[in-house]
Amino acid sequence: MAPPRRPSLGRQKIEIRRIESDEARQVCFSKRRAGLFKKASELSILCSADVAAVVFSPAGKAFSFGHPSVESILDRFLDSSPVAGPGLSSAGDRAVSELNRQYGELRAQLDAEKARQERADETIRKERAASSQAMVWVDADLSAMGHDDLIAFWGALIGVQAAVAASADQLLRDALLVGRRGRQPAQLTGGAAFDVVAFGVRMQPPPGFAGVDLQGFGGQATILAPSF
Amino acid sequence: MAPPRRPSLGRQKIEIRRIESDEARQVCFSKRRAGLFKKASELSILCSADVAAVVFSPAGKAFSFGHPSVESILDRFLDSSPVAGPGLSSAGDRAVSELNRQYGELRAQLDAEKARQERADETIRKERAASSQAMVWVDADLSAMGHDDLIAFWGALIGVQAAVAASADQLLRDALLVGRRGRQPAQLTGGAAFDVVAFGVRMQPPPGFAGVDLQGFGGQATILAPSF
DNA sequence: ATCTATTTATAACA
DNA sequence: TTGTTATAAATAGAT
Repeated sequence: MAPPRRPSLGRQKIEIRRIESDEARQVCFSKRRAGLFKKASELSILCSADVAAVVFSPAGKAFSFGHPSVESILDRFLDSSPVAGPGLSSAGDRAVSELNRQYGELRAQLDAEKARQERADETIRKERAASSQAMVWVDADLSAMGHDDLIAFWGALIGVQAAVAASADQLLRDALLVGRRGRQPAQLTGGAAFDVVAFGVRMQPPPGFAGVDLQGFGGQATILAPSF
Repeated sequence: MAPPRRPSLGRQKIEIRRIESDEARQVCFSKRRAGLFKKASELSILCSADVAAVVFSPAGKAFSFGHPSVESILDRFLDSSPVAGPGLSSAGDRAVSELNRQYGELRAQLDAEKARQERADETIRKERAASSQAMVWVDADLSAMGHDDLIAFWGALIGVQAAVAASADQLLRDALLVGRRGRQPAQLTGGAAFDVVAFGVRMQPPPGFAGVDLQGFGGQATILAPSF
């Protein structure tokens, strides 16, 4: 058995000093520049402050962020600065200002989008966890159980219900309610045309169901089932 | 025993939007301003980049950071974008061009984000459908079944797995793999208090099912578990 | 560009 | 405002 080595060492602590590697420095520059602008943006929004940040890459390329606009902030700052010369008339470019506005707007959208994505991923993660858990139970060797144990197993399945319901957000409860009213849950994906009513009868393992049979597993484990 | 209440809730997630409380906003401004300048400083040192940041508090007070100096950076930036009159723009094009480039980059990101969202939603849709299907089976009244019927039910459960695997596309295999790595399925928020009396067995809502451990149950059942 | 494991930055409190 | 604590975020290193 190979030692389960970590996929990554994760973030390592670094000293704040010039990064010698050209490539590493470039990567770091890109990441941190983005981070800096994001922080600047958050500060301006959270505190209704006017913020501007200007960065020149080692190669001399200029990057900037500004709210409401880089120019307005810089002019304002320079005008109030001792070294300030005769007013630099930067009150001109509306286009740039407008572009900046759109930029901020876009960034806001992107953030919102990412938040949404985050929620979606979280949902998927939870639901998968629930499914995974359910599979453990489904993997039980019922044929070896006595009737009582089977009933107990049923209890575990109720747990599946709870787990899935929790992560699937209300989904299960709805399904159950429908079921108790004697009706089939609303059309749920197909493919699986199972005759639920057939539980009292012999039931073939779903024939043409896409792969993945449980046969692959061996070994045994004991679980504690609910006592009624 | 008094519940060992936490000394603090710790950092909480916040939305990036104007902080209404004057005091809270002021505190946040001070802290984040410091954080921003620190980030700016690190960026300049780590990447040998020239960086300047200017911040005006909502009260109008100016703060700034600059390496090598705020003025040098700002002048350099402004010189490269000498705002021109209507229709004239030559040197300033560079700055505008850069902003445009960033804009396009951002828009591309947004598009990618949306596409990803699309896929995530689709995944959720499928997985939920599979879960619903599974619930139909779980909703069977096992207590009324004889042993043989219960065994038959097992066959149906196999189908559940197949169904989930089929509609969730690779989901199951992934989940099982995760399981084999020895990790517990993520915590499943329980809470759902189901009335399962209808199933013929007076059954308490799954005790501590939320927690992955099955300890809350009495009785035993043997299940086949994946051999790790 | 992506993915983890960590290091940092901070929101809520005191 | 400054310090503490528990979390949310940023990001170094590796892929």
